[in-house]
Amino acid sequence: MRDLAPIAKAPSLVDQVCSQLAARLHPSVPPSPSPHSPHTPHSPQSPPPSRLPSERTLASQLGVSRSVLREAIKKLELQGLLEIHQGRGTKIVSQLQKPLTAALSLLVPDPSSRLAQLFEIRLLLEPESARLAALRASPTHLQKLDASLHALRTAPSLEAAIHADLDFHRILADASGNKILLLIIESLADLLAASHGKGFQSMSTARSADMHETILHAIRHRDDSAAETAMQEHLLAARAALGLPPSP
Amino acid sequence: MRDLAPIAKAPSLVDQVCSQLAARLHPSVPPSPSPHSPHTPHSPQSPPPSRLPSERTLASQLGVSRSVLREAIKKLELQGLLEIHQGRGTKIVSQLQKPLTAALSLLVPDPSSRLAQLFEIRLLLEPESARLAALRASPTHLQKLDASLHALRTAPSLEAAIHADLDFHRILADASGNKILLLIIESLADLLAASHGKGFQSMSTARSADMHETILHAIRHRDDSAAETAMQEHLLAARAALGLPPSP
DNA sequence: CAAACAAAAGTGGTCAGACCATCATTCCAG
DNA sequence: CTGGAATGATGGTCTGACCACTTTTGTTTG
Repeated sequence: MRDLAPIAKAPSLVDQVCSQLAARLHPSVPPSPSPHSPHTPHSPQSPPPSRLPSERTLASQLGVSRSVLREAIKKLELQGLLEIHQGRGTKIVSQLQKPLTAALSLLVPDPSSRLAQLFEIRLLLEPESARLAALRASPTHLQKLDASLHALRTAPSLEAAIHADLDFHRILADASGNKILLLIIESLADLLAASHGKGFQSMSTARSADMHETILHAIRHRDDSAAETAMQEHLLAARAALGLPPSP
Repeated sequence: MRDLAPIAKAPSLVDQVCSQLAARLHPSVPPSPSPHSPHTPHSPQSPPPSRLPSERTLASQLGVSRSVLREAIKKLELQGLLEIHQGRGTKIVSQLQKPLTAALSLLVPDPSSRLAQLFEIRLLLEPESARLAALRASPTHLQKLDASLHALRTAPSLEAAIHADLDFHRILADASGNKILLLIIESLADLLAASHGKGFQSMSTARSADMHETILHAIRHRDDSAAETAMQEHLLAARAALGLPPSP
């Protein structure tokens, strides 16, 4: 009868395993080139330990049954931290936007109205994303943006062009420094990509690249206001090209 | 060799069960009084069938093992469609913002910087939410907003005040008509609520209620511009009261 | 009779071991 | 050297049992 004040209920076994696994996952992903990097110095050809041991192995390591370990892994997969492939093992990834993407697909099943609502949100978030990027973008970000722009101009296929296009927006959101903003925009990008190739035409690659260049130019010169405006115009043009109605 | 064009892989059993359950969830209320209805015809007082049969029952109904059924249920729980309670059964709910909330908690573990980024996003989304609400709010929405305002003014405790406050914002987002906007704002509200009571002080209830009233007044008069501005000022004041830095 | 306690039933949580489906590798025949 | 057939490894599914928690029920007790 010692502990009565804290109504802390013991977390379920699955949750405990989840926490342990999550703790083992995070420290491996972040790009922290700390001088340590002491782990796994024995494997000369597995750059990122981006794979999880087999279920049976992990289960016995953690001292739980395979059922529990499986449920924990499934949970982490739903959260976008793992990718399970039958026969191939479980990879460690970092796609936290996946849960949001799934929820939005479920929330607005109709692709057309989903696209319309998507652009309403993009028009709110991305101009600010561009503005913040103009203020905060690092040299690395500028370099990546340039590479993305080049990839868009030289895209060999429509699919590649779409990928490069959305990548530009992702890098921009990353440069904004707001991680929540990044996550939401990444999710919107996922949904956009899923909508393409389903009868939805986008604007020409060349025109899109031009607008990206305008945005990038503004960011290079730290002109946050111009970047914001350019992004807004870009999105308005993209929405119009999709045949979607303007905002009220 | 018939189907070769669509590389549609057969979905796993768990996914199939997920789909079946999801289909059974949405139209949970709708009139599907199939002539069968063999189960529990003896309970005359269970108004909403907001509960799922037991795992063993469901598993045999769907013709799958309990393991598969469990994994499917867990998946739906993570998506915010179910709530599992040991010994009490599984309830049907609809909280699609839960996955996003979880992802954001994981993405920005530090409550302080999370709150800062949260307000950056709120300042982008909620003024537009208020603007759209001014254009689209139905009489029912106005009524709910009024009730929420009254609840805020007469809140007996700080906790109740916070709940009423966030509820106002939720109703507003609902009135905006953009479901994606609603989902994101609901998630932000969840995180806000979780942050309160952890050393974070908010502005006084009376002042908050006054600002809500200003917003509601603008919405009643369909003055979208005024509603947008009032919401922006409300959020700026709330952020300042929290001691957070202004946007760059 | 009513309230309090104890037993029973129902629920999700965990475990163990087995077998199936899919993928990667290895190895042998050509 | 190439191709495909065995082999191994991995995740997917099944079964049945037992544990932990909650609700209901039934009895006991005041």
